[in-house]
Amino acid sequence: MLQQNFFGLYYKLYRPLLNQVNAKLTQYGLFSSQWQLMKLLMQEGAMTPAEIAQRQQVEKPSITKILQRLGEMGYVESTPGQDKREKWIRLTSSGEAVCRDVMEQLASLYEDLLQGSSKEEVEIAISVLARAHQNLTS
Amino acid sequence: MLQQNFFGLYYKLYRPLLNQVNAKLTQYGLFSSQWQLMKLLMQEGAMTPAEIAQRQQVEKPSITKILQRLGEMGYVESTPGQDKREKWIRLTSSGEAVCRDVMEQLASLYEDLLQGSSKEEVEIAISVLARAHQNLTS
DNA sequence: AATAGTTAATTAACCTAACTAACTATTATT
DNA sequence: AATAATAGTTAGTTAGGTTAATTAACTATT
Repeated sequence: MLQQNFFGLYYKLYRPLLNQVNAKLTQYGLFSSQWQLMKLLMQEGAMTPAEIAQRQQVEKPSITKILQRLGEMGYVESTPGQDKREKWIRLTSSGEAVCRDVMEQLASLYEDLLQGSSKEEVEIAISVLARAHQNLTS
Repeated sequence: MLQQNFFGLYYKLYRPLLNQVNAKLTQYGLFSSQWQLMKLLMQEGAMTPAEIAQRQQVEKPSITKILQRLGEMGYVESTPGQDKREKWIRLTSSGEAVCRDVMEQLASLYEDLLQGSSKEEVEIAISVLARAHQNLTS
């Protein structure tokens, strides 16, 4: 079964990968869900907690907690929207700096992991992942 | 950056996929780590908690807890090894039945997710994942 | 045979990261 | 104006991780 091989490997990779990523993140006092959120803000700019929750596919209270910690660490800040129920969340400059550092470190990890796969193969793998995501969320 | 695209998509897929898988599993009162463990036993046969821990890349106490719950649900059983420190864990027949059901349901989910990708593309994606896992754990 | 060191499994205490339910404040709808 | 819906928070729970410490059993060396 081709599908099961694919997703079997997908899962098999997950824990060891997470362990490696967490090892890099502890230098900055970050955990991986915090990092995921920072990365989202880095890539897409300021957004509200509700949008973050929807993007990350987790419930709003989970986001509230992560934002509280990131706020205490000085990595994010918020301003009220013109709709006064909303809060707009953005990275602070210190948050952006950390983000860049982490991205650099992870880039070299990722490069190592793709050693031995050609550019073309990786591109095909990307398209398969992208299509799976598309099929899942449409 | 090719690597970041690949791993960016890898992560992006993870939560929505987990949510779908968990939705299937709740019918059987299972959570995904419990399922991962059952699948391992189904595919590889009886083994000790220490080996499970090593295969899943988590610490032994985590496995102890999961096995306790699976035991309460009647999905696994254990017998002492000839080395009396060891416990050999295996699926019960009810555990095996549940495993087969879940596998069937997930197979159809996975098939849907790979719709639109050719056999060759999926094979290449598999090889990229396998190589990443290899690079990570060697 | 005794001792020292190692390994397998468990327990306890703690943490992260998720969840649901219920709440407040604000905005939108009827 | 009343009601419904939405954004965010709070409180409480749970799964599933962690480390540190404990017990029992095995191994090797004296």
